[in-house]
Amino acid sequence: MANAVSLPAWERLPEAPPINERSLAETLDGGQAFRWFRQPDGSWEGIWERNVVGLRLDPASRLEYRSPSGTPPGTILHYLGLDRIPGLIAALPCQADPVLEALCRKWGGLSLLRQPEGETLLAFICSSNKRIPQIRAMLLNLAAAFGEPVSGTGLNALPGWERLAEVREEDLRRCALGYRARHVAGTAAFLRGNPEFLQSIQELPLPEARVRLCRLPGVGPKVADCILLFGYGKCAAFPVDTWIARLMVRHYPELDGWTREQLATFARLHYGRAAGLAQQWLFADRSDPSD
DNA sequence: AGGCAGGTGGCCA
DNA sequence: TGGCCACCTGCC
Repeated sequence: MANAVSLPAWERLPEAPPINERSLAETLDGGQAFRWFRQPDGSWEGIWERNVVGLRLDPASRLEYRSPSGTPPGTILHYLGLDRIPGLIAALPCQADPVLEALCRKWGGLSLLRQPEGETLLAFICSSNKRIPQIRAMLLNLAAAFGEPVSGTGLNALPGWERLAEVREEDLRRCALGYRARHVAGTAAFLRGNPEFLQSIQELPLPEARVRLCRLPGVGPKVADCILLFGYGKCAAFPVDTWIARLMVRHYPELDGWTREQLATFARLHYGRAAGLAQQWLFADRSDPSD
């Protein structure tokens, strides 16, 4: 009887542009977010804050949703971020750059999510030296151990930073965080003493925001850029990880030997204010055998 | 069985 | 600045 949970019916997500299955999968589960789960029927179930949402495509590639947490469609649309993609594509120099042009044809459908800042910070502190499945596992552990259940969904929300500040580092380690436990504990303590910190990042220009985020333990340039891009909607942010560095050298051989910071500078100058979308296209292409 | 992974922090030239 | 290494954990 306890498992007889009744889900709302699927409905069209109003005003959502069409998206193909591959772009949807890459958007939800390609390394921007780590809290979307593929269901046996092929649909997706995801959670951010206390929003639990199911997503799937109808035969005409239109998005359908259902939300046991009662999250309204407008909130879901905002989270998905599809509305800003055409403007970002228009800002990229696709005509001038054949590499971008090809990537756009292939990955132009994927989106840049608008995720909650605090959760994005937690996820990317956990991401260092880890593959996507391991990051997912760490967050699942944290939610199970310290997060609150979202009633009627069977899922736990992630603990907020106030809650994390109460948790001992040793107990964070039990969530398989490894040395990242020290970073999470340190960041939680810092945020408890600086409650305006996360809020203050939003209004800062990108370079200042980046430097400021790097004051948090466990946050370096790469993680800071991920938080700015996926959490603060700063689409000019261009995280350079080992994958992106490799891929950039492959696509632009003259960049061979450049440091991460130099690659980030090149990206800012070459791609401009929508550099973050170009980064997602490059990353989405990481496991293409034809590369 | 060791190395490496979507990095960061600390230390040294 | 630029380079090197330790660091938890899990998987090939």
